[in-house]
Amino acid sequence: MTIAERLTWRDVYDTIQGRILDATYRPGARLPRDEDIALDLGCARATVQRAMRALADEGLIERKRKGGTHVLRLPATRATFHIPVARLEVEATGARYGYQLVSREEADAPRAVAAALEMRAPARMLHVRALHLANQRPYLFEDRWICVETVPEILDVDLSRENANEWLLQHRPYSRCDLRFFAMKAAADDAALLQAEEGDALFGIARSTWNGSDPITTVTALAPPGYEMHSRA
Amino acid sequence: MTIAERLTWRDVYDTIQGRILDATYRPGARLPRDEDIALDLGCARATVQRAMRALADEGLIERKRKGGTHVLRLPATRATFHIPVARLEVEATGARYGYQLVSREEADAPRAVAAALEMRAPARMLHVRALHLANQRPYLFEDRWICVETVPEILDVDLSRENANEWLLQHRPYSRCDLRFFAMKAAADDAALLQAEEGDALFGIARSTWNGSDPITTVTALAPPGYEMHSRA
DNA sequence: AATAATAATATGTACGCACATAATATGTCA
DNA sequence: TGACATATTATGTGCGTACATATTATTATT
Repeated sequence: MTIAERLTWRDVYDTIQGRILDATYRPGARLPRDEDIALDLGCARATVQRAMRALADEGLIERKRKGGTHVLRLPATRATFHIPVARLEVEATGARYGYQLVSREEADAPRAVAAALEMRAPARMLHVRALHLANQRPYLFEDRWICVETVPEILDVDLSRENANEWLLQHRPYSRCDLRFFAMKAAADDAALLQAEEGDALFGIARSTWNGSDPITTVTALAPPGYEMHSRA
Repeated sequence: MTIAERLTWRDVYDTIQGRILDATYRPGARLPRDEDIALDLGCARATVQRAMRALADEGLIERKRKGGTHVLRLPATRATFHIPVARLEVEATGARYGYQLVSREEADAPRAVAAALEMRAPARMLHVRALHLANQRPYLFEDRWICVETVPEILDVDLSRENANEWLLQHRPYSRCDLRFFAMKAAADDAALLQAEEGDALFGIARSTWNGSDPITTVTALAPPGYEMHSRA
């Protein structure tokens, strides 16, 4: 005699996902009400709700109050990228991490920087350029502007020894982050720092962060040819 | 006299996030048990659990059974990118979308393609190259290999009229997706198709999809100079 | 026939309880 | 002291209920 096992929300998730993948529920189709699925599978509505929310988060289905649940017609590929701290990324490959400050100076924010941080008035900032190295070779070159008004302590940090990115992450958590990936031809000075050729195709990552509406920092990082950004889902 | 309002999990979320942002809970610090937070704020443990899971999903905290909840030391930037269907992306900008088949032929999978799809034996595939246009101008050039064994119907689709990407999404949902972003120097033929200069820095997106362990397709898309990939969180 | 008020309905959320699970801490024994 | 079994504990999950909320469908009104 079989014991009645309880279904976990994961079981329900797999069942529904399976029905979408094998086209029992086709793109655009409406799924039964949570309550009916619960009755059908033999579990509580809350369990179905948990599974459905996960499926919705992953972009497979769309839910609307009263409107019901539908399979998305064009499941937008939704990829989550983990932008690692350079040091950890390097160390994960087994290489020796190195850091080198290239320049550091206080200056007023250029228009482009102010725009990237959505600042009204131009403000006093700290401009830092630095190289991250893997086994002595350039791994990432970052050009960073830090808002002195939001993070005054940064002026007292010895950025020739400490990496601005990690210092900020540990001392100034952010509530919002804008991210941009792009490709760029290497200018002469970028190429020199990255030991690449002028005109090489570089991978660029631009990031701006805020705490509430206070701008923290904006940084553009360039990687030498061959760099790739991965994600698997 | 004030009415006792019920807290929503979102309220709890905001409270805890606030405490992390204002350093009440510092990086690495251990948070109180869910039950104590619930008692403290005046709600059910389930409500705290819901908020905590959201915070954990967003990469702010880490939870371990018995180990408790900790603020992450280095909050890895976690960005979710929506890789849109080219047509929708173009139409969203208000431009007219166009599609043009460049080539289509059956062939055995080259080693690199078989590797990208983690296939053991080389298999028969359909090789399709096509251009996505915005206002008649090249927007994205895709070079795609489709596994005929997994998707035999693709041979009967008129790919000069229908876009392979959208057809596949609508008829072959995938359960797994590998994604790669990179920068590349434009070769002569790529440049010609994209109306760019040879040597220009192109943004590349490579994607492979499977249903279960069955390979569906692998595609490399190249965008002309200026293309950017965005995300905001 | 168009518009506004109203009812109906599927999903979303809060709560309290019981129990499952995975770590960690503790204790036992060699 | 070290290895292994055992207890402890914080998070994770399932259930049933009640109610909230957002939309859609219906009806009443002009």
